Amino acid sequence: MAQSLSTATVTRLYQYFQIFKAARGSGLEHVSSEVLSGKLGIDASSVRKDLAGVASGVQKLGYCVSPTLYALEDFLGIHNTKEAFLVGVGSLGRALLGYRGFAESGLDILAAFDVDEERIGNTIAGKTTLPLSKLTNLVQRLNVKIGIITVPADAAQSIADLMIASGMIAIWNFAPITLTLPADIIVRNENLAAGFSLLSYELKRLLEQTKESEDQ
Amino acid sequence: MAQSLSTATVTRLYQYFQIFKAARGSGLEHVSSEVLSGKLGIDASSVRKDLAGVASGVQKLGYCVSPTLYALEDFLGIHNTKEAFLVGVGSLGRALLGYRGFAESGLDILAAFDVDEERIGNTIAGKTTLPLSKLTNLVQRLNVKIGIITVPADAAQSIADLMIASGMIAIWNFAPITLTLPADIIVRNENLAAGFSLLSYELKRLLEQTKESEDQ
DNA sequence: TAGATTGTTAATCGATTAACAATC
DNA sequence: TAGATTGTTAATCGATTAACAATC
Repeated sequence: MAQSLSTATVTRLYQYFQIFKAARGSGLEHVSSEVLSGKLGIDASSVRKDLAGVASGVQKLGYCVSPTLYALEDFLGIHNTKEAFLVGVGSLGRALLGYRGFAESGLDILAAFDVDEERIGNTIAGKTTLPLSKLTNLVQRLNVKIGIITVPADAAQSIADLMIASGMIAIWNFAPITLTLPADIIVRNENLAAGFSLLSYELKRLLEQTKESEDQ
Repeated sequence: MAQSLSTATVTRLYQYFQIFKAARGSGLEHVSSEVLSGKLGIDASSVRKDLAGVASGVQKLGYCVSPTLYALEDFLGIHNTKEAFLVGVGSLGRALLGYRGFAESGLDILAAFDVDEERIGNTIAGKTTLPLSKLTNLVQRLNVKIGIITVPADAAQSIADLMIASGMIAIWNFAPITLTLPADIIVRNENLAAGFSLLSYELKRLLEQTKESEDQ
C-alpha cells in the first residue's frame, strides 16, 4: 500500500485540484509549482513534493492542466462516487442535502433520517426523510459505509453509536461535540463554531498587534 | 504580545472547551490531562503544554472544570461577541443564519446580503436580507470586520474583493475556491467538499488495507 | 507519607524549506 | 544552446512525545 499522506497534504491536494479546475476554465494549458505555491502561500518545493506522488510535471512548462486535473480527481476519489446516509434534518442537514458541490466531489447522500414526525416523509433536493428506526435495516441492505451527523450535540453520540452498530465505518460529524468511538472507525469532525474560533483568534491577534504599534 | 499558537493547537483548545462543557453538564469537578488526551488521541503531555498558556491545573486532581472552562471561553473569544455580515442567501447561507451554535461561540451575524431580488427583504432567523449594493455603506457605518461568503464559486472572488474594499479584514469563505487576497487579510476556508475528500481518502485506505489482508 | 498529576525540559519525530542536478 | 522548471536530497524548522522533578 502507498504511504499514508497527512491531512495537511490531502487538504493541499484538494486546493491544487480547485486551482487546476479554475485553470481549465480559463483555458490555461500549464500551471507551474511556482504559481501554485504563490496561491497557497507555501514553498514551491512543497508543491512539487505533494504532486510527485499523484501526477508528473513537464520541465520548462510546469504541470499540464488536463492530465494533472484528472490525476487529482482520481486520487481524491471524485470519479468514484460514495454513498452516505444523513441523520438530522434541521437547517444544517437540509443545507447539506441541497448542496450541489457534493455531486461533483463523489458524494451521494441517498436518504435522510430523523425522529421528528413532522419531518418524516418530506423530500429535500430529491432525498426523502425516513424514520430513524429504519436506519439499521437500510444500512445493512444497501451496504452504506458513511454516516453524516447533523443532529444537536446532545443526540450525536447515540446516533454515532447506532451508525456503528448498524455497520457503518466512517462518520462525518457536524455536531459540536467530541465523539468517543472505537479506534477502527474513521471520523471527521466538521465543527463550524470551532472554525469560527480560529478566525476569531487570528483577528484578535491582528487587532492587538495594530493597537501595540499605535501605542508606540 | 503572547506567542502565536498554531491552527492545530487552537483547534485542540476548542476541543478541550467542548469536553469541559460536557463535564460541567455531568457534574464533574476535575478533568485530568490523561482523560483529555484519551479523548483526543494524543499524548497527555501535549494536553498539558496546550493548557499551560491558558489555564492552570491542580496536582493530584487535574484541571478544575469551572475555572478552566471560563479560561478557555475567554481565550477562544466566546465572551466577546464579534459581528459579521453574510453574503449569499442560498441553502448554506440560510443554514448558517439559522445556526444556533454561533450565538454561544461569540459570533453574531447582523444581516445578510444577496443580489437576487426574490431573496431581498426576506427574514431568516431574525436577520434581514439586504441588497448587495448596501454592503459597503453598512460595513463602514457599523464597522463590521468579518465577512462570511456563501455565494457560488464563480462569484466568491469578486465578493471577497468588495468586502476588502469596504474595509473588512477577515473573511470566512465557504465557496469551494482558493481566493487570491492581500497578505494582511485574514482568511479561513471552510470547504465542505474538501472535508469530505479527507474522509473519503481515509476510507479508501482502510478498504485497501482490509482487502490486502484478506488477499494474504 | 505515598500516590497522583502537573509543568517543563530534552529527545524524537515529521513536515517544510533550501539547494541543485537532471532535463526538456 | 540557454533558460526554465521538475524531482529529489539534505538541512532546517516546528510540533509531538517521553521523561522526570516539583508538589499537592
